[in-house]
Amino acid sequence: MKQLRVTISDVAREAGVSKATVSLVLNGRTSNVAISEATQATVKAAAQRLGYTPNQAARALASRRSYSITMLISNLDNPFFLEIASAAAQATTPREYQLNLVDASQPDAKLRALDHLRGGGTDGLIITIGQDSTRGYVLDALRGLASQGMPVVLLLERSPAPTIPAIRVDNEAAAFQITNHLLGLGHRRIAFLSLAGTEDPLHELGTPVSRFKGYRRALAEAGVAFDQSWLLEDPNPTPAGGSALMHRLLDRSGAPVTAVVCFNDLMAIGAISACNRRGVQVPNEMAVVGFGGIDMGQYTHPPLTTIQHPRTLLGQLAVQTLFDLMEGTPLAELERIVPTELVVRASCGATTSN
Amino acid sequence: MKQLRVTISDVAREAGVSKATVSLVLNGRTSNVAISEATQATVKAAAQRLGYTPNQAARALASRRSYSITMLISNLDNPFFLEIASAAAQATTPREYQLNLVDASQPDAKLRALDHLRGGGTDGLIITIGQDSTRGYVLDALRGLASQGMPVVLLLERSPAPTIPAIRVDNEAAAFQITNHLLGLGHRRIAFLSLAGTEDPLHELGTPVSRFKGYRRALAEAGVAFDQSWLLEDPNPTPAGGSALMHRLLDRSGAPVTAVVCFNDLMAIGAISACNRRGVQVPNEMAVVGFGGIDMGQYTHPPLTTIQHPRTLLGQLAVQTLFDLMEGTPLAELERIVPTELVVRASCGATTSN
DNA sequence: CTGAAAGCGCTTACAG
DNA sequence: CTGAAAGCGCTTACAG
Repeated sequence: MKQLRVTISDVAREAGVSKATVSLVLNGRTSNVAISEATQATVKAAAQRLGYTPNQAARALASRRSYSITMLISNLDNPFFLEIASAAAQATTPREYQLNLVDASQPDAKLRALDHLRGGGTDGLIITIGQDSTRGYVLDALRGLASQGMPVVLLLERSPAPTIPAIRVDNEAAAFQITNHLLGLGHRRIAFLSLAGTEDPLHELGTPVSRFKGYRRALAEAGVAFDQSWLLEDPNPTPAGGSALMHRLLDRSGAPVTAVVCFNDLMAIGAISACNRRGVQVPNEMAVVGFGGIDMGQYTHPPLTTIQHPRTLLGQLAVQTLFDLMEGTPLAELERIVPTELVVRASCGATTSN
Repeated sequence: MKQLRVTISDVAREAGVSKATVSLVLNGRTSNVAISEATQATVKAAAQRLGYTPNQAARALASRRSYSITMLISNLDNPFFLEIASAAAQATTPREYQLNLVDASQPDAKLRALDHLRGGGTDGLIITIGQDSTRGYVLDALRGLASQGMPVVLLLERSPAPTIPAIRVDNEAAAFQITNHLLGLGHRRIAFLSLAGTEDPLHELGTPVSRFKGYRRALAEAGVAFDQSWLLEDPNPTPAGGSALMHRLLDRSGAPVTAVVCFNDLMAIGAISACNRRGVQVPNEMAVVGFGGIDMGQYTHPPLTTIQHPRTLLGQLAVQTLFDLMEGTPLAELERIVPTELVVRASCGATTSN
């Protein structure tokens, strides 16, 4: 079925030079090694004529680099991570590397990806899988890899080991800011729609906990006593999850909540949708805010107030940091914290238009 | 920086057997070759003790398989493609393969991915890059690959060559169906919000053209004369694109359109958002429908009527077909057309709730 | 300015 | 039931 593949030997023969020369020319190592223009042209022409494509495996085995990096993503269905991945892909293209995205929603896939790195199948790993990366067997595996000098960068979680740099945001401060914004608008009964396990001590370094803490601190500083019934949790950080929680909230009798801080934009979109379906006016009867700043937040009704994450910067920094690690450049800092921004749209009630 | 890697020789020495035996045991080739239980246990224990991970490049070079497949995606920001990719990832995990997603939004990245396949860096390719795959240099490259027996499956476009199977839907029929649905609700002035280049003969086999044709046919069969001003085009199949087109439509004076068929759900979401912002009631003053059936369509206000694509099936079939190709199984058919379904929600006006 | 040779770490017939 | 050996197709010092 397959044709005879054309190898570097074929090109060498065709061009009348050695394999070494072909390799040097085709890899552009001609500045340090100096090969005549004529020879270069001959080699390139021969390669072109034969339709030569280097065998990746052979190249990787000999050079000990795969010329690919991998980004592990917790869930391909979450646009927030993919908007960052898109930026990372843009940042990778100018280098002669390929960025591979791998879905980590299944445990098998996570472990396989780590083995892939250990086996040299990829030269570096950007991990964007949420709090799974900061506990359990994944954490153990990560520490093991890092101690062997494998380049691993963590995105959007805290650094779990002194050899694993992290690019992240200050979730506590951001949650404080957006909750404070709601308090400033006069809200006093503010719920927090979160991911299941927010109060689990096991997750104490995770994103949901940090956001919850910031929310709690804002309430406290405003002199508002937190009511345990204000924390609602769903296992899915999705519109479906947010919608379910909002329905639960609206079903409740008793002193009504007037605003909700959602764990992320997707949950906020679900929450807004639930209000719309039940005829609850957003923001007048219920203010809703999210986290992330995904594009879709501009198109909800009303548009979503959120904590905008610098997605392009996050993607670029992750790639940049990974290459620094791969090249052995000393890291300026273990954790790089990038700034977020409160973007006020109509869903919080601070503005009527937009 | 890197430690000495443990190789198969180390394991062989540790276990007191040959490299061949280690390879056989670790790859589970023990049924055909018969190796004693005792030896197997010894080998496995040794590998475990040493923390052995096979070198991917060496394995690939010797076995001529990379144990990875690649899915090229036109744009990581489009949830429609990623929901399918997610299904493809699920379908790949049970096999001992890794599915790599590659962003093809940049031309360089497309070509690089094709070279990667040619160079054996991946064993097969699922292409989901829209009409780019059915014309121009990409098409030439695809044909070249296919003629060399490289496994390539096209997703959601027509098969561009007799050796490249396609998994797709009947866009013409689906567009006919949804347009007909609007006609049945009494609409007579129905616009089509599309991608730039819909009428370009170069794209004649592409998805936008097929959908446009189905829309035209529905109008014709209902005795409605198409008005050229009803075709509006934007280069971006995004909420921003759909929003821009809806604003353009609403800015127009003259006999108003009462419904729009959008090229995809994202554009429809943008269109609905534009209506909401301008106080135009959806669906009463403007009915809006989309294509695709992305999750987000359930959370717009009002929820989106659309042509649901069987995303799980599409992902599974793409993976299945690719493995068939890789294993040399004869294909039942060059094009596999999977059924779509009209999902009626509130944005078309056929139902008030939901 | 370019070539010959070793070697990367596996898998795969082939023996026995 | 298991081992010795060739070979996959490159890159990389090392010579000259």
